[in-house]
Amino acid sequence: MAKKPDVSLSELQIELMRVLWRRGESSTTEVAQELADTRGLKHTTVATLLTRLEKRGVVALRRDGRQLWYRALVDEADVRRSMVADLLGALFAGDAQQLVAHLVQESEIAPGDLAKARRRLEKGGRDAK
Amino acid sequence: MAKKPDVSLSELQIELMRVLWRRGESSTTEVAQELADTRGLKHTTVATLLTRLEKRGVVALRRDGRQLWYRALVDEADVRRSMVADLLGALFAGDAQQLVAHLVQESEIAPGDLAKARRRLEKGGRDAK
DNA sequence: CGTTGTCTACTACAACTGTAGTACGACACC
DNA sequence: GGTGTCGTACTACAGTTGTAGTAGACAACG
Repeated sequence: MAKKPDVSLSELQIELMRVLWRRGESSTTEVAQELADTRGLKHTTVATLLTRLEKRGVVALRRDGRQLWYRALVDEADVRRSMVADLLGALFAGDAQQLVAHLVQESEIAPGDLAKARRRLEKGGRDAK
Repeated sequence: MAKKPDVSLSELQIELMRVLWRRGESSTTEVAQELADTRGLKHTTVATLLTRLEKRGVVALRRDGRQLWYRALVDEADVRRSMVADLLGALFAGDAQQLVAHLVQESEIAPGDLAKARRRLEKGGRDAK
């Protein structure tokens, strides 16, 4: 079982991935178009970024004529897992309860919402969307 | 009210800071000693790292004879705030409840512990250590 | 004093990131 | 068929990070 080891991505890289997650396999042009709109990035910049992600193995490349099509090889949950674990390790001694405490103390979330989240999760289990 | 804007640090930088947080103002040698033990870093490496942190404004420098003494200008809570907020923004649409849900789903924390954390926090308020 | 050791300052260098320009090949349109 | 257009490939370059070597200043020992 070869796993997705380290999928720590920068904010920008995540935004690229988000496009692929949303649209599924997409051509450079399609991704570039979105990033041009949202961030004013040039087509070539996005192409470079995609190439690098492919080199890193987080997206797959398919060639169709002149066009390159990219498909995500990791999903958002993978990235979340990886990056949350990193943060937990670096700043909370790996203890998720401390992170929750932090969220409450910093008013990122109200104590009552914890109960709410718990209820939702205990009941729904999978897929509480 | 000039605030601590962006205090996103790498794992290694955090480890440096952790030494300063624990010991208070420390000389390069003292910090280097700890990092040599825990990570096998050379004295000069640590010196370079400290210099850069000073340049970035996260530590203060005091000169005493030949020695340099460093003191943290941000505390761990600052760094946590900053980095958790970044993660939240990049991967959870800024929604802490989603992060909590993630923690539970990924078994980083048990649902029951949410209730525990909540009780602890609601009662103790500040400083539940 | 001269030799040694200790610290800091400066330089180096590779990897990764953000950003993009240029060159080149294929296509489409007159 | 020539000419512009489009997309990819390659190159570039500055900033950050991890890692450390070297040189120079000063102190300490004998």
